[in-house]
Amino acid sequence: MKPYSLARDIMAKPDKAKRGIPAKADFNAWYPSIVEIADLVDKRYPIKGMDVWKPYGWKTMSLIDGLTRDQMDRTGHEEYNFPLLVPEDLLEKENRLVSLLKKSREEGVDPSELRMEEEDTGFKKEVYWVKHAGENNLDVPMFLRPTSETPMYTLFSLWIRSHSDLPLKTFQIVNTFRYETKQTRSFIRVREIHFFEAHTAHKDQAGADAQIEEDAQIVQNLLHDLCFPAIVSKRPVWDTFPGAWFTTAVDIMMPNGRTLQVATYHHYKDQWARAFDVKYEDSEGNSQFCHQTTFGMSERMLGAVVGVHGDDAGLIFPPKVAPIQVVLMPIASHIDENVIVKVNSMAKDLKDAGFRVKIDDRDLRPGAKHYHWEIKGVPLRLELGPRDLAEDKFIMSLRTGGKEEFPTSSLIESVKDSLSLIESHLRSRSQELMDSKISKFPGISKESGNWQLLGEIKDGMVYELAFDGNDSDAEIIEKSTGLAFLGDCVDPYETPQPCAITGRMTTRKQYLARMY
RNA sequence: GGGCCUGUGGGUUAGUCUGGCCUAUGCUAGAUGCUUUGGGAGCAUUUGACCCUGGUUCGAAUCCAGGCAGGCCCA
Repeated sequence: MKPYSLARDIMAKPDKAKRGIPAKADFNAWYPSIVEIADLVDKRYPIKGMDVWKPYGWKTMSLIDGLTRDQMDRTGHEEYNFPLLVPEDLLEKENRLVSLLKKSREEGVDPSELRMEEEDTGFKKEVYWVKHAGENNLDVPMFLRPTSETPMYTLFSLWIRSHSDLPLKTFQIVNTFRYETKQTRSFIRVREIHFFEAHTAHKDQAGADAQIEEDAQIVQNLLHDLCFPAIVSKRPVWDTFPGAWFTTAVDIMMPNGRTLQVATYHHYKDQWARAFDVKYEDSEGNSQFCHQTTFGMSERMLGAVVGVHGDDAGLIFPPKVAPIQVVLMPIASHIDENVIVKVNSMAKDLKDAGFRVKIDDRDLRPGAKHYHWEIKGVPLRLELGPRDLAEDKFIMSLRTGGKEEFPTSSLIESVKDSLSLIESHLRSRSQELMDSKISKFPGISKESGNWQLLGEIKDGMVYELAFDGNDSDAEIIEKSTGLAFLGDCVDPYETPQPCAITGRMTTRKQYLARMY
């Protein structure tokens, strides 16, 4: 009898206390739980990697998209919406381009400097096909876009005729499809991807160069709004997007020490333009190929927001993308009917001032409401009861910690200040997280013909090193650490350091990480 | 590509090995009523499940086969 009831107490209480949220220290369990408990998605749709967006998750994603649209608007991009289906023959064009580039690259490089294994390029293996319609087989099969270079550039070649059509700056926010065979995770690895892609065409390389700079700035603006730092790297050649001259990627540090690629921008030079015949007539009447760029981001940005900022009590949304920024909780409103009147008028003032606000007048204990909105990551919780009414004040709790009283006369300013305080809390926390997960590479040396690491490679850490080797040197390091190169950091060393393999002095800073 | 594991109310879980004590257990969530409201209140009543299709058997949540769905590991 006794042991039984004891066991039940032990099992029941911690669960109840946290509503079944695993500790964040157990990130691999915490993440999938919290996305469902906080009601961002429903994973029960019976196709792997295709979650249902619930209103709270979709609203957050829409707010992130809104920030992106603001940036697009600021930089003169226009929004398009291309069809989901692409005819097979366009893929052939892309494949020809990719194999051509691969061939020329291999011809220009000493084969001993190349890595042994080369992944299959292109998207052939991971596209969904539409091969029949009704009872009939289609003459030309179609696939669901995995990204939109091919459909868009087909039209670009029709739209662009003269130099006055340039630059052409386009973007769209659409769903794309990739047949992932690996384990899927909400927002991080999915088969139907909520995708942002900007595609631009320019007169010359300088125009495309400038676009890449602009993309880099846009990403920094978004990272600032979302309150986390990132590692920005020029990807190694073997990890460059097919058809790109170079690829720059933005990686976020997740709490388990794996990095999440949330954005990429590619400089295509005129390589795609040649494959898709994207040309214009310059002012001298000569036909020229355009130089193109693309810039992609996805719902992974939301995955990073969830993963980086949340804690044991639930999500923490950065104020700029929180669907609800302030929740107002009337206390003991049955005792004094003026409570709800005052709460309503405060909510109206806040709304008029542009805040996203919700009144929680459910018939629940205040404690239950606090816990509920903590799980949902609402930045500010505001309480007002009969006592406050008498003293003309209210109580505000910050999701990042702390509870304070303010006079009602300073409502707008105190909410505004508290939201920006939360932003700075989140920024410093996420910076600390990233710093704590990066460590110096222990070094590697050749002992009697075998490469030996000079120190332990810990699970869940990212390693920084100076590296100036070639593909096969990189492969040695990747094989012995089990980690992957993120590429040349855009923020190199100020003074040259010896390369981990060749010993040559270099300012090239690189990171080794386990990537999602 | 190769291998392994799992499928029980909305979630979670017992039962499966060893077929019958199952009219399927607990927690949580939901509904209704009373009550209650400054950090997860209480009581009462109550809704709700054995993935699908076959097979074995007097009898299947339990054993077998296939399907579907999900998860994990290795290349």
